[in-house]
Amino acid sequence: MPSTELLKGTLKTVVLKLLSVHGKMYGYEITQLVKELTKDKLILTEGALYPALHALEAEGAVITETVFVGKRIRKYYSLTKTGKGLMKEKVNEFTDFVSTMRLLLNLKPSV
Amino acid sequence: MPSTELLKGTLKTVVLKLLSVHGKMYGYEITQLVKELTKDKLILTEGALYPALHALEAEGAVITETVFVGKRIRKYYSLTKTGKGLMKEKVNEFTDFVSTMRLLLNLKPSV
DNA sequence: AAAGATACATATAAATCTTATGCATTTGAA
DNA sequence: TTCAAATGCATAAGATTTATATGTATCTTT
Repeated sequence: MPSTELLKGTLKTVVLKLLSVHGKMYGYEITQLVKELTKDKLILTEGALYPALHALEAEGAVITETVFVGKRIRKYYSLTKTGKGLMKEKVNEFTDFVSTMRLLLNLKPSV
Repeated sequence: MPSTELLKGTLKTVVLKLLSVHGKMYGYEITQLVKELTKDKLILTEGALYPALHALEAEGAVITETVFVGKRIRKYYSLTKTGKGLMKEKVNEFTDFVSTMRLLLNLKPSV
C-alpha cells in the first residue's frame, strides 16, 4: 500500500504544505486528501502519519485543537509561524534535491 | 556531510544510472563523480555505498571485476542485463514520484 | 445486525542511511 | 624525507523513518 519508499523524508513536507494551503486539518482528512489529489499514487499510512504529526507538534511547528463531532474526537492541526517557515524550508529543500538528482539522472550515454 | 536525508531510496538509482552511462566504475570513483557532478550537493558516504553495491551484486544487477593498480585493489562494477532493466525501472519510478509530489507541493493557497 | 467508513493511537519490525572505525597503499607538500 | 592527505576497500553500531499489525470506539449505510 505504501506507494513508494521514496516517501522517506518527505512525509512532513507534504503534511506541512497541505496545512499551509488548508489552514486547518485533522489526521484522517490529510490521508484522504493525499489519496484523492494523487489518485492513490501516494498513500499515507496512519502508523507513519500520527507519529509525524505528534513530532511536528513537539517541534512547535503545529498546534492542535480538539473538537467533538458527536461523541467522536477530532484533532485539528494548524501551522504556527515556525511551521510556516519550516514548510518553506522543506519545500525548497525538496525542490533543490530534485534539481540535483536531475543532474545525475538526465545524463546521456557517455558523460 | 550527508547532503540531505532525501537521498533515502535513491542511492541505488543513482549508482545504476552512473554505471549505465559510464559502463564500468569502481566505488571510490562513483563517490567522486557524484561529488563533482552535483558540486558537493550530494555526497555518497562509503558506509552507504559499499553495502548498496554489494546488494546490487547479490541481486544480479551488477557484476564485478577485480583489478590491481600497483599493490592496491580496485573493484570495477558494471551492469548486467538485469541491471539495465532495473536502472530504467528505478529512474521511471523516481520521475513518477516527483510528478506525484508536484501535485501536492505546487498547490496554490486554497485548494 | 453487520460491514465499512471514520478517527484516534501505539508498538514492533523492516529498511535505509550516518557515523565511526579499521586497514593498507600512494601521492604530494613541507 | 617524513608526514598528512588522498585513494581504496570494508564492516559494525546507532539513528531515523516508515510499514505492518493491532487496538479501541463511533457513525453510517445496507
